[in-house]
Amino acid sequence: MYQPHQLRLQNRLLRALDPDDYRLLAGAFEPVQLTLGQHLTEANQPIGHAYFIEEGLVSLLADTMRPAADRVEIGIVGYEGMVGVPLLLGTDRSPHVALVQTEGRALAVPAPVLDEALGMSRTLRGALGRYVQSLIVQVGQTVYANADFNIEARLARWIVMAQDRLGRDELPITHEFLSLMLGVRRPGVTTATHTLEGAGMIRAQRGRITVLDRDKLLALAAASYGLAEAEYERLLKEG
Amino acid sequence: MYQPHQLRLQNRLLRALDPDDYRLLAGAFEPVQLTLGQHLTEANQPIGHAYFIEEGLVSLLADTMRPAADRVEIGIVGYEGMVGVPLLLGTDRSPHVALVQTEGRALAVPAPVLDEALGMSRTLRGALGRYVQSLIVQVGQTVYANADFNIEARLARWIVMAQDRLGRDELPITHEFLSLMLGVRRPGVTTATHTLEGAGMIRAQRGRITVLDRDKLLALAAASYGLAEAEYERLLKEG
DNA sequence: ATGGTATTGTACGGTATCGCACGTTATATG
DNA sequence: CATATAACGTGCGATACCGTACAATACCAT
Repeated sequence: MYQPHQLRLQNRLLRALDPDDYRLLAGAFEPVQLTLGQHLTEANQPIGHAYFIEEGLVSLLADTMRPAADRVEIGIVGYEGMVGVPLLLGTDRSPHVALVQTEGRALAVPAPVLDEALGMSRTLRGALGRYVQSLIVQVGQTVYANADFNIEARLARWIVMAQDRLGRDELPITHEFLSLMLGVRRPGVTTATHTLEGAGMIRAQRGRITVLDRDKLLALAAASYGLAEAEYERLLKEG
Repeated sequence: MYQPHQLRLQNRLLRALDPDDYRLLAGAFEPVQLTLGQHLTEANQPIGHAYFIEEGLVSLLADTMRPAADRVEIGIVGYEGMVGVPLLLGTDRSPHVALVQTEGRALAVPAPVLDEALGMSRTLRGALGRYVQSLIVQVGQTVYANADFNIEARLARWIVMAQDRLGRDELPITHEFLSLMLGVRRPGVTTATHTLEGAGMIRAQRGRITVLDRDKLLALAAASYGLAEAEYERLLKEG
């Protein structure tokens, strides 16, 4: 059995749990590696585990029941969150896909264990429910970003969000993937990347983007960034 | 006290509740009128009541902490749903605004009553949680629609969604408002409206759009419509 | 070292949508 | 009935982004 001390974990949700609530889950932790391209959940298939991310980056994609290529990213999850939100909401599946963007680690909790724990603890429901709330805000901000901001601003937003959720400055990501994330052409990402690099915001290498000047990125992303993140921090403290 | 029989209500969530769960809420119902332009909830202000919509249409807007005009619609709610989702998720506020688009009626439930009822009933948590899930999918589809579909398709999507949630063919809505909903210029709505009218899909009058041929609208909206609605129906039956 | 493959760079015509400005028409108000 | 006002219609140059195509480069595997 793997039952690490709560405060040795990276996952911010687990760290913030009431110790009693933590114990309800910790006994069932299954540490798993997250490998690039892995699907943690499939569209409309039973979700067997919730995944509390310890390290790495996971994209939530709308499946859209269409040719593969026009899936769009609706949210991202890192060590601040979890995958498997439908399990918190009384169902075992959703039409979304959870795709590992950057390899890492997670603690998996079997759905029945989570379910029982939720039934026993109001505070656990609150803590994880508030995470759902922050995720809704994040998806809402993505709607806003796609409606009112150009590619460069959205790229800046994505980079900063990924930096937050990955906890480091080096983001392993290709233009191809970014074009999917942002819902734009791949060459559009290339030129936008050049602009950001020319402005000293990032350094771009093959398959990697490194944040050089976060403040400048924030200025470019402007109001497309920040609201969801502020809401997350507020909600985490509310517990 | 106003405590109507469950099956005399319009609201689909309330109708689908387990009768025991219904009773937990029904004693506290406060019938309210929804008037055009009214804010049911304000950004970052305490949410005093949940509103189960009986009639009318409510838009959820991302507040975006910016000049008034660039708020964007992230979701809509009619008699199939409720306003006040954060109350289900362990918090009393959110950075979104709930704006009445079409006048109607709702049953308001004080937050403390809802909270207590949720604490007492796992099935109630499940039923309302599944609505949250359907709302997440709806917002996700809005991301997808804005990313991959032109104004005409998005207009068709919005019209059909509004028709669903209002339960009638006549939609009282101005181009000005639609431009806000779709995140586009107001004249862009005007010309798109003409296209749809020319194709016999709708009839447009001042401040009113009437659905004439829903099937054609569905064909135009294509994959931007349907996923969230299918998910809603699936989840409602799961209870 | 070499060839193959994934990734990135560049180009170019086409178009959806924008921003802005100003008519025009319908409905409400006195 | 007259007038105001809200809503809708139209025009036009600008531009961000698209679709497509292809070239160049970095990395990987044999």
